[in-house]
Amino acid sequence: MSCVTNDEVPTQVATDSAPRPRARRRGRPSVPLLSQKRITRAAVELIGARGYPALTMAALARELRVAPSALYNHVASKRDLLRWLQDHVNRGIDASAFDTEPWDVALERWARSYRDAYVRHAPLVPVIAVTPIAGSPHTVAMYEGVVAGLCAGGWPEAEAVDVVVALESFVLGSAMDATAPADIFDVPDDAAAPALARAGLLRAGRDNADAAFEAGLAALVTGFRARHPGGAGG
Amino acid sequence: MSCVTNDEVPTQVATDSAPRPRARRRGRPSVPLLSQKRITRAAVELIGARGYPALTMAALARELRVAPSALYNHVASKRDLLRWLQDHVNRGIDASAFDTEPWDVALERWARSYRDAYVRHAPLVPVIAVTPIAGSPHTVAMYEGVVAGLCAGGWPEAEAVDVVVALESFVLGSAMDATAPADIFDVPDDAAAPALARAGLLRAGRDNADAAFEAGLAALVTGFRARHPGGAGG
DNA sequence: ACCTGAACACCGTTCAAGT
DNA sequence: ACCTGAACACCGTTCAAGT
Repeated sequence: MSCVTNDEVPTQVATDSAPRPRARRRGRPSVPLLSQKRITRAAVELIGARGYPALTMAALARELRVAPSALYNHVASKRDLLRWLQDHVNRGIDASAFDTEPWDVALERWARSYRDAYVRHAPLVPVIAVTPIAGSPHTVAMYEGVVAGLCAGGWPEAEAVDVVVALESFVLGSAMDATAPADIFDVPDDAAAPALARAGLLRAGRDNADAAFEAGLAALVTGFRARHPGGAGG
Repeated sequence: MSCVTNDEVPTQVATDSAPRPRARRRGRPSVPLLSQKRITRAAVELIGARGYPALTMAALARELRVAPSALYNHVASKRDLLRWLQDHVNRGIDASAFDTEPWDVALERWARSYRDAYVRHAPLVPVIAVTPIAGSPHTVAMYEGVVAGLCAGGWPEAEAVDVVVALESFVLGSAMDATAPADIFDVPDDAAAPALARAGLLRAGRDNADAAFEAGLAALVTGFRARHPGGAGG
C-alpha cells in the first residue's frame, strides 16, 4: 500500500483514454528482446494459430512486439527462419524405435512419426529437400540415430543412406499428398476416364491419403527386407 | 507491291531513330493477342531460359509484349497458370508402357519418366499435390492410362489408386530430393554423428539422388508385386 | 550489439477507360 | 471481349540513426 517502488505508473497504464499500443525508446535495449529460441517459438505459435500464409516477417515481428527490421539482427532471411522451423519440427519426430526394435519395425514407426509431423508443416517440405542438415542439430541427431540403427541391423553404411533418402522422399511426398482435397481424383465425365471414375466411386468416403501411405510404406519395407544383406528375403 | 492493304506501316517500323519499344492502340485488338496456349508456351520458355524465380506475371507479360494486367483476361491467378504448366509437363510423361508391358515393368518406366519430368519443374511439385486433376486433360488421360493398365494387370480398382498415389508420392519426393545440393548430408564434426560421417565419405562423388531413387523404386515395386492378388509374391 | 523508423524494389491483382 | 495505364495492398530486406 504505502510502498515507494515504481509500480504506480506501469507501462500498461495509459495517461489518458487514447490507445497507446507500444512505447519503447529508440536505442538498443539493455537486455536483448529477441533470440533464435524466441523467434522460433513465436513463428510456431503464429503458424499454429493462423497457418503458413500468415507467417510474414511483419506479422512475426508484430507477435514479438518488435519492428520487422529487428528480426534481421538475428536471422539472415526468411529462408533461414524456415530452416530453424524445420529443425524444430524434426525435434518432434520419434526415431527412438531404432534403439529397441528390429530395423524394419523401427523404419515403419519412424516413417509414420515423420509424416505426421510434416502433414501440419507441408510448406516446409520444399525447404527440407534442399537444405543441408549441418546447421540443424536436431536434424543431424535424427539422421544419425536412423543410420546407426540401420547399420546395427546389418545394412552397409552407404546403402543405409539410400534407404533413408528413399523413405524420406516417400514420406515427404505423402505429407504433401495428405494436404490435398479428398476429391482430387474426381473426374467430371466418366466416358473419358472410365477406370478412374469407377475407382473414384469405390474410394469415396475413405481416407485415401492414409490408405495410400500405408500401402506404400508396407511395400517399401517389404522390398527393403528382400534386399537386406542378411535378410530372409530374396 | 502496289496493293492497298494496311502493310505499308507495320508495327515494327519506327518513324525515326528514337527507340520505341512498342506501340499499340489502347483498345481491344481485332484479333486476341493472348490465349492459354500462348501464355503457357511463353511461361515454359521463360522458365527454361531463366528458371522459376524469373516467372513473374510482369516478366511473363513482357515476354508476350503485353501489359501485366492483360494476362488476367485469360488466367484467373498465378496459381492457375501453374496448373496449366502442370498439365503441360504431365503431357511429356511417358505412360505408354502400360499398353504393352506387364504392370510392374510399366510402373517402373512410368515412375522414371515422371521423375525426370519434375526434376526440371520441382517448384510445381507443391502445386500438384493439392490440385484436383479435373481441369487438366492431359493429367486425367495419364492417370486413366495408368489405372486402366494396373486393372488390366489384375489389380482391383480401389487398390490400384493406392498404388498410383503411393508411387506418385515417392516420385515427387524424389524429384525434390534430386534438386538438393550433393553435400546435403555432410556433417562438420564427426564425433556427433559418426555413422553419418562414415556414410558421407563412402558416398562422396556418387549420384546419391539417383541411387536412392532407384533403390526406393525397386523396393516399392518388389513390395507391390508381393501384395498383388494374382502375383507370385507372398 | 540490437533496437526503431523510413525507406526500397519488388510482387500479384484490380479496375476504369478505351476500342 | 480484350487490351492499356494507373493504381493498391502487400512482401522481404536494407540502412542510417539512436543507445
